[in-house]
Amino acid sequence: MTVSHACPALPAHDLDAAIAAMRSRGLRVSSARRLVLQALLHADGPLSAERIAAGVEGGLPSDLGSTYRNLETLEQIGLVRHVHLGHGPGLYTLAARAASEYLVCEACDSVRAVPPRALDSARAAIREALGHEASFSHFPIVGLCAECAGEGS
Amino acid sequence: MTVSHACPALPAHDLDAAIAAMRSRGLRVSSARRLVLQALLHADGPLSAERIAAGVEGGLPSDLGSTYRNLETLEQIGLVRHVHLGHGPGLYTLAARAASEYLVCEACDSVRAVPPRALDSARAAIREALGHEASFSHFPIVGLCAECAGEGS
DNA sequence: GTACATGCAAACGTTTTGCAGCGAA
DNA sequence: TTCGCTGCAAAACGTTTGCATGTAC
Repeated sequence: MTVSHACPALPAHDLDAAIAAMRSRGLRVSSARRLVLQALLHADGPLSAERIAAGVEGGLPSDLGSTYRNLETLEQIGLVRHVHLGHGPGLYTLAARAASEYLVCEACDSVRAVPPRALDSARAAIREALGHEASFSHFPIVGLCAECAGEGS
Repeated sequence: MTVSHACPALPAHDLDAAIAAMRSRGLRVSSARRLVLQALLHADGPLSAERIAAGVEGGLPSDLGSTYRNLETLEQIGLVRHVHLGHGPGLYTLAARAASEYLVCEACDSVRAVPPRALDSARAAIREALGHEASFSHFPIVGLCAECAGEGS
């Protein structure tokens, strides 16, 4: 398996920055690609390819196959990432999104997005114990959320 | 999503114990189920349903659909668990397996199985920082293995 | 004998791919 | 004008399901 961030990240916080990043890599700026970026910019959480292909309100839908191809392309240049929060479809976000690591509760199915810094102490513990440099950006941390863990004890 | 260990675990270290556990739950002991258990007992790592259905050497193969049904049944009674180490098929192990949490390297694709205790300090760090009680048994911890992390710095 | 489990086959949801034509540069 | 990208369609992949038959109890 290969996980996001193949290239040095090209984070982009708005459409213009993202388009500039694409051009700098020699990629064409098509309307389908603009649609992908706009859907991700407007989203308040990770989106499936199907939702992205359906388009943001008012925008025309685009082909699902092309959407997958574009998401992969944008992931390769570091603009986009995808996560697997469960057994459903992969979910895509802009790589520049601040809260980009996820906690999933196996009791109540809640999903909590946290900024990477929140997990720095866990990363340090794993590094010390096993030498492994952990990133929680592709799979979530599954377990019991604060509420459900509290009830259990 | 629902993660393994739905019932209090019924760990089993050998075929007889597993069969006893099945009977105690009112499940029938068919040859297809024996095959699943034997494949998992002989395996030195997690196996895909396809590999399990193919049978251990010498054993007859069994139906893939039934194998999935049996794996689910055995997972429900706590005898089996499954993990997703990457984008491929789910991989199954006996729940009683000692090293049952996984570290995956995104650089060299290596997989390292560790005993749950090895991640206790990480669990503690996550509990303190976020109140979340983490279990790393369904998804691996992705990142850079000790070797690849060393090279990078 | 009676559930329950099996094998087979079809369908499912997600993702990938081949290809002819379109459109950004 | 060119080559990269698109839409469409088909297929691949892992997994689930329906149903008639077989078998553990």
